[in-house]
Parts: sequence; C-alpha cells; structure tokens
Amino acid sequence: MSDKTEHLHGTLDALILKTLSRGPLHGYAIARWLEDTTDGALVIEEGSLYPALYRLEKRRVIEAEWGTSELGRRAKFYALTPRGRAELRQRTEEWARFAAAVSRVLLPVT
Amino acid sequence: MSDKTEHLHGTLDALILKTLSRGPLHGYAIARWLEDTTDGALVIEEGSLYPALYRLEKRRVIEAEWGTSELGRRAKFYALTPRGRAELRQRTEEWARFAAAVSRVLLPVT
DNA sequence: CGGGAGGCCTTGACAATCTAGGTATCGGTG
DNA sequence: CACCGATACCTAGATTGTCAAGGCCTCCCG
Repeated sequence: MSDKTEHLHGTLDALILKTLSRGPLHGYAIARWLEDTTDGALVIEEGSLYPALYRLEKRRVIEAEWGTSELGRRAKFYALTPRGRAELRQRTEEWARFAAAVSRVLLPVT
Repeated sequence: MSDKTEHLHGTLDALILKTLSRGPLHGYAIARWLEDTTDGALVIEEGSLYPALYRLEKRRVIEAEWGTSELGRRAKFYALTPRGRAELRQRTEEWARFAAAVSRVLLPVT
C-alpha cells in the first residue's frame, strides 16, 4: 500500500527515541504510535524494531523494564535515559540538516 | 567534519537522477555538484557513486556514453532516459512523503 | 621529478533492514 | 468448542547499500 521503507535506514533510532521522549512505552506501542501519527506513512516492521530496541538498550540510551500493558498483557517498557535525550537532540539536528540538503536538491522543479 | 552520511541509504539514486535531470554529466561531476549545491552537507563517496551509477544504468533509467570532460579528460557521461524521468518523479514523491512523516515526528519540541 | 587534481573502478567489510518464521495469551464469533 | 485476529515478544537468514581503502591513468604545476 505504501512506500519502500528502506528509507528508514539510520532514522529509525531517532524515531524511537523521539517516541519515547513523551514517556515510557512498550515496543509494540512504539510501532503503533509511529504508524498512527504518520497516517501509515511510516511502517515499522517488527524485525527492524526489536533489534533496534536491543541496540539502543545496549548502548544505554534507553532502558527496559517488564510490566503490564494497558490490555493486561506482559510487555517490556522502554524509557529514555539522559544519554538518550542527548542523543535524540543530536540525531534530530543531523536529520534536519540532512533532510534540508536532500530537499534542496530534490524538490525544486526543473 | 560533517555527518554520518549513512542516511543516504535509498536516497542516493534519487539524488543522482535529479542531478542528471538538468543535463548529462559524468560521474565525478555528479558528486561535485551534489556536494557543492548542498555546501558539503551531502558527501558522495566514490565507492557509493560508481556502483549506484552501474545499478541505474543496468535498470535503464540512465544511459552512459564515453566522452571528454570540460578539462579534456576521458569521462563517462550519463543521461536520464524517459524511464529515468518517470522514476525520478516517483522517487521524489516518495521522499517528500517520507521526509514529511519523519519531520512530523521528529521536529516538534516536546 | 613529485604531487595533487581530475577521472574511473573494484574488493571486502559492515550495518541495518526486511522476510518469514516462531511463541503465547486473550477476546470474540461462528 | 474451535478458530481467528489482535496483542506482544523474539530470532535467523538473506539482502542491500554504503563505506573504507585500495588501484589505475593522465594532466598540469611547482
């Protein structure tokens, strides 16, 4: 239905961090939230999501804790660490610069 | 000096096509032009560029012809095919949607 | 003569994503 | 009751595209 999401490359981490910046969430909810708030423009495959979460946890930019979801299911909640906030700031800035550069090239009508 | 350009993933093809949309250029000039017009925000490594050009040529969205550069050197000039123009349109649209979605998530201050 | 810039190319490593599976629980429906 | 879809997690393997680092050749300039 929608795009090749290969674009995500290098962006997923930032998206996850940003999603968590409004409070802890479990993995499934992160994917849901991203897809919902972008009206399906972003599709987060579970095969990308969980490895990404694991990476981020290992680098201590997020931390995990088992809990119970809104629907009463066992779920692992992730929260941003201070390092995570710092990294989010930096990644966001990188994205902004990159996106601006690409848009400057791509969007002008020739 | 500048960013990790890993972001390029999936975007390089579109950037090349767009660069060629203003007329044939040789590989080296494509990289130069992209870096210049983005003030160095985009850095195109030759190890990414030439494989990309080869891919695009094989898919017949660009075609190559040997010629002579402005400086009198042997150089391979690439030109957009009709299929290339179509693909450029499509890729540009995809990028726009993707970038809009990511920006919508990433840029709001929380 | 040496070196840098212009030009092209390739090999191998690496990193991130996707595909496609798997597990388990719960709620609703035929 | 049997089943299926949604919720929730996880993983192995293939794929892909980028990067790093090299090599090649020619021209020009100091």
